Parts: sequence; structure tokens; C-alpha cells
Amino acid sequence: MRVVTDRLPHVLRSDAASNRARILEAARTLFSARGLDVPMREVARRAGVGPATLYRHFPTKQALVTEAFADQMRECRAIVDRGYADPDPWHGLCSVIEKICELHARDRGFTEAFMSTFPNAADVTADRAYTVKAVTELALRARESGHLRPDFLIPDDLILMLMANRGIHASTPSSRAAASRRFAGFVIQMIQASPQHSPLPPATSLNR
Amino acid sequence: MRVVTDRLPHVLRSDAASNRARILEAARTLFSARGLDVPMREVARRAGVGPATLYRHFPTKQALVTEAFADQMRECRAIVDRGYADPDPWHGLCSVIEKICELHARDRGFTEAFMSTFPNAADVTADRAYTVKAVTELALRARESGHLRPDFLIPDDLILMLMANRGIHASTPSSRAAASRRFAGFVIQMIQASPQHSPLPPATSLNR
DNA sequence: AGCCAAGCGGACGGGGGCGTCCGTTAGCGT
DNA sequence: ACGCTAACGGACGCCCCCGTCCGCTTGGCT
Repeated sequence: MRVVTDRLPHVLRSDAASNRARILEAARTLFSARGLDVPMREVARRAGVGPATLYRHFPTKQALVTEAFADQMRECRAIVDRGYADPDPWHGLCSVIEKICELHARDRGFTEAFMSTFPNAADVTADRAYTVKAVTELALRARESGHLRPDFLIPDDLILMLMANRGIHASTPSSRAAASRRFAGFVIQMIQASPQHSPLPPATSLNR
Repeated sequence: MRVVTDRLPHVLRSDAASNRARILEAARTLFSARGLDVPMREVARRAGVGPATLYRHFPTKQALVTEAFADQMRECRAIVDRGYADPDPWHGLCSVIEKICELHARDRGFTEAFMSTFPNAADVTADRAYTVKAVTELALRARESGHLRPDFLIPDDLILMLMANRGIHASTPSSRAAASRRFAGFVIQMIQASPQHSPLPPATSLNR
């Protein structure tokens, strides 16, 4: 007797599977290089499929983005997890900052997906919340350890620096990566505890 | 005998002048709040004129942008001039950084106009070059005075910080201004000379 | 008051992106 | 080998933006 689940084909036909893979590859390439506002048609064109096929596999652009950046999201979580697990919280925090900046510098689309509050992007939102929570706790421990300056607001100033990193552009991916790396170096020195710090301008919540 | 220049009407009719003024006001408002990719139609709509009128006064979007931000450009030059004239170069540099960040935070369109290399934007390019040159000399003096960290690259790192400031967004203009102010505070402390600085990652030119 | 050109804006054609429909193709199971 | 249906993609209608043309309005001068 056939069970109910047999009625929905959960396995793709071979051509469908390869099309899907090519679409994702095309999306990753284009989104990485040019950000999220690449036309869906162009993704389809690069993947060698018609627009209808693209829309059949990913009914909304958000779905495509979420799938395309699943790897990057995993890598992002892995970065914060490794930092979180570091016995030296300051060292862990520094490595998180460096790696996240590099990840964002390497992939413009991922930056947009991660930062911009996409409407109805439940997955991305959840991943971001997880990341922010983990890095918040890590930063709190770093502050307790005395290495992080006490007036550094957690997580607001971390988000501030991530936003700042997003503004860094350059004409080639490699020079962008280098600029972002240098910026991360500045940031790390900037947030280090030091006796000579004068008071900073106050922060208001970023949401209002 | 009438002279040749009489043949071109150099004075606008009163309605034309008021339309022109209203167009510029509308453009300033919309560009400030939403950046440069506001449709020309929308500027016309807000100014209460037809699209043809808008295009008659400003045949290209670049012309409109240049006119609309002439004030901001003047203010920008004034800021660097005041900093340049400061007898204490470090103090002058700090005030330039604070003021420029604030100016950019207040006006999203100006940021885009100033940063993005608009094709055929001779005016903006010249203004930017002037600004960069002045602030470069100011920073060099600040470095000689011993207040600016010696490994700070001039003007590359200044531009890096300006780009970073551009990445800072918020849901309201006032919170954006506050965030930018706080960022500028971080930057100033970060570029201060200090015995404890460890080496920074190298910079590659931003152009290649 | 009357003229007339400076000035106006509605409307047009072109281009591009979007999401969907439907006739055709071809993978896969028998 | 054959048929069935999952899967494909060309083509369509919709909307928005762009830049321009042309018949009408109106400010300003005589």
C-alpha cells in the first residue's frame, strides 16, 4: 500500500536538480559580486534557464537569497561559535571581528542579506539573532576580563562597527578585503581597554 | 543698438524662477532623506511641476544634484578650511572629522554625491579633490605634531573612515546622527598616537 | 488692452523588470 | 519501447521610469 507522502514527489527529476543547482550557483556568484538587487532574470540567464523555471524553484526572491546564502550563514555561525568557545574571550572576540569583517567584505550580497531587515525573512532573522546573542555574551565576557573598554556598548557598538564595515567599498574584491582587514585592525585597537580613553558621545538606540 | 547678449534671456520669468526654486527645494528634501536614486518624476511631483519643466531646468540628473548640493559642498569646504586654519592641527583635524561625519550623516544624498564617482561630474570631482587635498595637508601637520599615530595612512585611512561612516544607517535621522557622532568619537580615539599600538594590517590602494 | 514668446505640463514611445500562463519537451518508471 | 507527467521556457500583460514633443497658458512689455 502506498503511503500518502508518495503523492508529493520529494525527489527532483535529474534535470530539475541540476537546474536548481545551477540557479543557486549563479545566484551566489551574482549576489556576491553585485549585491541583492540583481534582477531575477539575470540569475536565470546566467544559469541557462527560463524565468519560469527560476520562479518555480524559488517562488520569491527571499527564498532564493536564503538558500543561496545558507553556506555563508553556516560559516557565520561557525565563526561566532569558535570565538565563543575560545577560553580567552578577548582573543575570541577579536577573531570573530576579524573573520566576520572578512566574510562581509568578501560577499556583498551576504552583507545586504544579513544587515537589511528583509521583510518576511524569518530564517535570516533567526540566524542574525543567534549570532548577535552569541557575540553579545562573548563580548560581555571579554569586558569582564578587562580587555574590552568598559564604555563599549554591547551589542550596539558591535552593530555600529559592522555597519561601518559595510560602507567600505573598493574597485576589486581583493582591495576591498584588504581595506576591510585594515579597518578591523583599527576597530580592535579602538575597543581595547586603555587608561587614556576620554568619554565617547552617547549612543541612542539604533531603532528610533 | 542692441548688443548680442540681449538675444539670450538671462533673466527668468517670475513663474519660471519660482518653479526652479521649488524644484531645488524638493530635490534637496528628497535626496537628503532617501539618497540619489529618487525618480526625477517624484522630484517634479513634489515641486508641483510637470516632468518637462524639471527637465527644462535641469537637463540631466547630475545637473540637478550638483545644484541641489551646492550649499552642502560650500559647507563642506568651509569645514575643512576652518580646520585647516586652526593653529592646533590635531584639534583642527578632530573637528573636521566630527563635522564631516555629521554632515554626511545628516544628508544621505550628499554622501552618495560626494563618494560615488559620478560619471561626468566635474564639479563634484573638483570639490572632492579640493577637500581631500586640504584635509591631507592638515593631517600631515597633525602627524608632525605627534598627536596622530604614525602608521595612519594619509589620505587613504581618512577615506576608509569616511566610507565606514557611510555604512551607518538608522531608522530616524536623529538616531543616525547620534550613531555617526559616536562613531566619529571612536575614530578620533583610534587614530590618536599611543605607545601601545600594535601594527595594523597593510592597506592596498583602494583603486585596484 | 493686446501681443507674443517664454514657459508649462499632459501625453507619448521606448525600455526594462516583474510574475504567470500554457503549449512543448524529455526524464523515468513500466 | 512507450506513455505519463514533471519540468521547461517563450511569450504575455502589467507597472514604473526615462526623456521628449507639442499644443496651450500666462507673464511682461508696449
